[in-house]
Amino acid sequence: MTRPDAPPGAVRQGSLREWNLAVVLDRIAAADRPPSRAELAARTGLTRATVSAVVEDLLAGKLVSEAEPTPRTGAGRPSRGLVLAADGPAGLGLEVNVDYLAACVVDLAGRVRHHTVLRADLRPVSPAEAVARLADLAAHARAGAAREGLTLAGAALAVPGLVDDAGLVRLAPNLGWRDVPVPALLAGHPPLTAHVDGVPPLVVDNEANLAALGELHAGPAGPASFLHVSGEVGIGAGIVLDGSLFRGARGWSGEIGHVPVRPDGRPCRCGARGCLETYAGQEAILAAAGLSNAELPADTATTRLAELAGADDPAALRALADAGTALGVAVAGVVNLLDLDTVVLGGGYAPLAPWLRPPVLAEVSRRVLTAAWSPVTVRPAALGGAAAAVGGAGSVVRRILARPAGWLTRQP
Amino acid sequence: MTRPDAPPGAVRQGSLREWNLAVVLDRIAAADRPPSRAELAARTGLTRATVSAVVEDLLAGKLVSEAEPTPRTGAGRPSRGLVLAADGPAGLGLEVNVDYLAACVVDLAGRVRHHTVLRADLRPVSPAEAVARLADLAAHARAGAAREGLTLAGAALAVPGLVDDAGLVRLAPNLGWRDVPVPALLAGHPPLTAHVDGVPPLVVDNEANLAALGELHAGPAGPASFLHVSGEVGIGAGIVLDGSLFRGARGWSGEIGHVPVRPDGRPCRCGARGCLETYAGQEAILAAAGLSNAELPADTATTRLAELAGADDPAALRALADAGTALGVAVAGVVNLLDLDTVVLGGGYAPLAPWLRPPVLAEVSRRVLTAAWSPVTVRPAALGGAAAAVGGAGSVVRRILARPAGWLTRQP
DNA sequence: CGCTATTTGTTCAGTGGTTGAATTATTTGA
DNA sequence: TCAAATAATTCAACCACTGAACAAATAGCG
Repeated sequence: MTRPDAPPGAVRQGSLREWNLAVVLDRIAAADRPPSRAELAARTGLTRATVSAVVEDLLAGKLVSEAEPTPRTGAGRPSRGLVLAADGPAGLGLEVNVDYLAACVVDLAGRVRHHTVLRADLRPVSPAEAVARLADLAAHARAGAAREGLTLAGAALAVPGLVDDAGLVRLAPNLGWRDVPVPALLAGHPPLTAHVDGVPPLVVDNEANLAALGELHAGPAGPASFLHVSGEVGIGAGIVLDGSLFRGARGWSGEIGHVPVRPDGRPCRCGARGCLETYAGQEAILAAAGLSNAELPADTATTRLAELAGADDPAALRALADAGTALGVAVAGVVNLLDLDTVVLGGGYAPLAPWLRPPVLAEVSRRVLTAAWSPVTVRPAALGGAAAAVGGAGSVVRRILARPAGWLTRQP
Repeated sequence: MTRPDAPPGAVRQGSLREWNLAVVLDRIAAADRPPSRAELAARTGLTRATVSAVVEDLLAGKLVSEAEPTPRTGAGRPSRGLVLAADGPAGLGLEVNVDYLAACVVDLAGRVRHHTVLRADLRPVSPAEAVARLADLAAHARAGAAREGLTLAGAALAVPGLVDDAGLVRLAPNLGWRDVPVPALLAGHPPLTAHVDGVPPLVVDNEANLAALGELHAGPAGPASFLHVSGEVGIGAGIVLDGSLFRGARGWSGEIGHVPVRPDGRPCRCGARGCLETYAGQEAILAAAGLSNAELPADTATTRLAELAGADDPAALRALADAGTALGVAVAGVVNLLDLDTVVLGGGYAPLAPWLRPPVLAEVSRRVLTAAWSPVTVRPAALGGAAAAVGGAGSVVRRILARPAGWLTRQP
């Protein structure tokens, strides 16, 4: 969100146009039906003349296009509706997870135009090999995008672990990665594009963060504040405040898996005791339900668990209730602290939501002070598997929408 | 931070100047010695011509003034340093708490120019009576400000409870207030000023929030992210992210007192079990230390406790260690989630920090995943009692610094 | 079918605010 | 005393927005 070049805060002459490009584009994106220039003028407070000029720039840069003429609506010259371009820039989303690789392409309007998931157990595979396979998948997606007339403007890679600013994966415990320099490993493979607007062509980010972003644009429109809890082998949370992802001082926010829920409870891999992960992590739930997880890939096991619960298996129900309670305790703490109105159960939790939701809700309404005034919504994620890939791709286009001038100036 | 008038996002011609006023003023405020116009130009990226014009506006509006000529530094025409005006607008900070009332005046530069604390047990007093006494204190502060040539630009009132946007105190349990319309009660008393820039003359806010803001500008300069924990009868937290206060979706963030630390533990007033407040609230600590708190005002009791601990009284030490551990568990959860690098112990915790800090630090370093890479600082608050009043007054001037145009246009 | 009312989108002179270069102001050092 | 150096101001040029007039395209009505 900062501008790398130009002294921060400096407002030159051209900043005005830069800003208004973003404002107008944002209104086009947020509208429920293609707005005319006149409507945009009314909504933004700019004059029609200015809007026309701004729109001309956006049309020239292939960020928006004119919609098909709509059926007559009344007297007067008919308006020409404006929509986000379906053949403009697009974002590439990539994901490495424990048991799959994924790639997808999302266009400016947020539509998923290409999506590939490759199931494979990545734990025994070296980081270099995993990245190489990912590059293949990316090349495939790239070709798909080209066939649809889309230009890839950047890529985001989701990894289940801690990532630093430079894209170095500091620690991804469930993949067994430590200090893996992903961008460097990708350097040998066909590059994406040059830097756009100071952002490198590939951004590496935490899987939970990007999944939360995916939820943001799959869910109801408009800025929202919510907590997206992603239950995989570890538990990650993405925090969306007022429509934008909160990353923390160093970009390592969201480690809800190690929030203490029972300070003297079960020992955790991290060295502490009573972390949420030891009560509501996939391994813990499966073990409590009597499913030894070593034999099955994680997602198969989750499906199996949902089946058992659906058949009213007592052990499964018990395991889910306990996990839900632990999760509810942690979530209640978060909501008390951040005053969020929505909690989304994502990742591995999504298919288990029917059983997890009631205990989570119970803890939250018991423990959240403000729940009496305004209730907290707990709902399953709208996006299915590989939400992080979609969210990552979405974050690329979101960046362009937020600062179209940066993209326009890169155009030949 | 939103603009009530004008369609949101619209950028008119004058916004440029408006913005640059803020940029230049911000640089003057942030500089460590009075910067010249030329320096400002270099740092902002604007031309000297523009800076001169902007500075002229700021001088005319009494927001900045020219510093005394400094001793010669080298060849060339000597520069005239610019400083924030010492006789411009100022903020009035007010605080109602369980055992005191406070008022203070903070000038643009952040200096406390007036400060009064009135000790009194406010619990048996009706809200209307409490507000009346507060109005007296405010009038006194107002006169003090006038004597120093300051103009009050607005006021902020800190209350230990939940406050809504309109200034209605929904619930202040320790004062025994419920649905108290403070601005309406103050209406009979001499008003402050008219609305400035769409903000009402008196803003009511949570005590913990404002105390955190006080810490923000008393602490090291520059944007920071930290958690300010304020241990009074209840426990409140102010969350500062990147130099600005995080208020949550409805403005009710920071209820750390009801974060669960022992889900099946002691019953809490709020109806739940195991809330932090029941382990690290003032009543809990004093009871554990063998001080029956009913007899003493809270702050006297805290002083007494510090004395006992200083004399190595075993019960006191034990009580503080336990409270610190509970606090550490809650704080560890927060830090895991938000990735903050600093935790400030404020309010009633500040004098107890020597004993609370070690157990808090121990829990945090045990339980925070990223503590290994970058340690978390735990320190006592820099500001003493009535920090919230100072923070509130500071928030008023901060608002002016952030949007000077709003103030300038209100000038006669 | 032609006329008017109506709404959209464009054109154009006017204006506010920034730019960049030239100019003036004020000091140090040779 | 004069050149060098740095600070601040002045001024024509320019960019982007404004407001009003104008052109374009349609519906409704006689």
